[in-house]
Amino acid sequence: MARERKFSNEELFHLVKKMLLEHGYEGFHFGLLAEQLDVSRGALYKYFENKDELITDFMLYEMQLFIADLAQIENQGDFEAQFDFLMKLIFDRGEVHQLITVVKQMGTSSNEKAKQRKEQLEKLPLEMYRYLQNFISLGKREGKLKEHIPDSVMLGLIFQSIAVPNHYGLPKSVWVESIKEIISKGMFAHS
Amino acid sequence: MARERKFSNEELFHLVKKMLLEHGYEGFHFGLLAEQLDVSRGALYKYFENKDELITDFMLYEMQLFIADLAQIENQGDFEAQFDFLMKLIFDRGEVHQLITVVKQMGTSSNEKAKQRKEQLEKLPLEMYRYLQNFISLGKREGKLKEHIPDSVMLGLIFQSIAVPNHYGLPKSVWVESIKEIISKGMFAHS
DNA sequence: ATCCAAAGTTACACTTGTGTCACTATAAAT
DNA sequence: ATTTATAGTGACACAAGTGTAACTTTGGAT
Repeated sequence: MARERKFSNEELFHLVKKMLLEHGYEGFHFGLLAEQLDVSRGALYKYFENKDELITDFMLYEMQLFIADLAQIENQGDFEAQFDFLMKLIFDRGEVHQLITVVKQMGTSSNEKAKQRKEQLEKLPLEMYRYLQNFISLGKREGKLKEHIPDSVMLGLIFQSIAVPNHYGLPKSVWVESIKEIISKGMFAHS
Repeated sequence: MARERKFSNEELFHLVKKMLLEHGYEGFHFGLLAEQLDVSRGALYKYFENKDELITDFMLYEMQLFIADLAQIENQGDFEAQFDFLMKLIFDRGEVHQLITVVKQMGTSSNEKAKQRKEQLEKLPLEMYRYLQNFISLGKREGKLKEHIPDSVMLGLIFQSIAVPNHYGLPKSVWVESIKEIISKGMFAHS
């Protein structure tokens, strides 16, 4: 009943992610995206009213994927297994954290719809944290995690660790295992 | 022998920092800066050929200040004192790490002078790391730090920790002390 | 007082991105 | 084959940022 589309939403969102990570919010624009999709710029306006709506749509899509993966944490058995799962997840899907910082760069939208979505979006990281509190609670209940350290600091540090630069090109396994060891047992000897 | 300047370099760099942190590399522009300095846009071109030169100049200035502070680490006595000093420094001057990510967003300059400075600039974080290796070496020599964890991972994690978000508005002291404890002794109980 | 060098202003030509709209193209239903 | 809904195009008017250069302002030196 209609013409065939030249690109899928997945393709589009994949490119959006790439560009946002490379150029940041202000460096992202329709012309570049259209070019890479091999489509005219005007076509994009068939699907998104403007840049802010495109980006919020993308972020919601991306976060939902991530949260869906994260949900698997509950099938991992005991606390140690959940810890390993979580660390693997955030190292495999590390862009999410960086993308969250992009949202903060979004200007105050004039558009009413975009404004609502942006508010919705800004709550997502906090929702994710809340989601993870089950994991932390389990750890504390099982006596595996220190009681006196606030949950939010633990989660914050875990998530932040994905952004640790690997300048010297250490093998990924060494790098990830080192970070896991520091987070769990610290970098001080015989503590 | 000349007219009085309407703004100092310090004022200018202070605003540049603020804007880069708020808007990122691509969101920074001369018009905004000129407005806040209460000066015409054209006047800025008296001091900087273009945006890239301004930003690289700023970054060199900023990094030099930071490195000057960092140099004090050698006067702090034993390893524990140096650790405390370093953590305090990066929590007080945390923007530096975020600014480094801005450099990565800088386009490949057409200008030859700017290109040279950018190369110089991209080496600075690595130089800083090298600077800090004395600290790590001391820790390992004194038997205070685990031998088997690579220096770069330890330093990376320490620096990255400043970006841990304090969403829930914990008192700064609680927040910083918690992070210090995790980094030094881990978040696992009775490890 | 007048000169002149550095500071600042303003207008101009250029470039890049935005959002819209009338238009054409195409696949499927009738 | 004709219709029709949706996909895509291209040109337009607009907005915002860039870099330049001729011009004015100002304050100390002569």
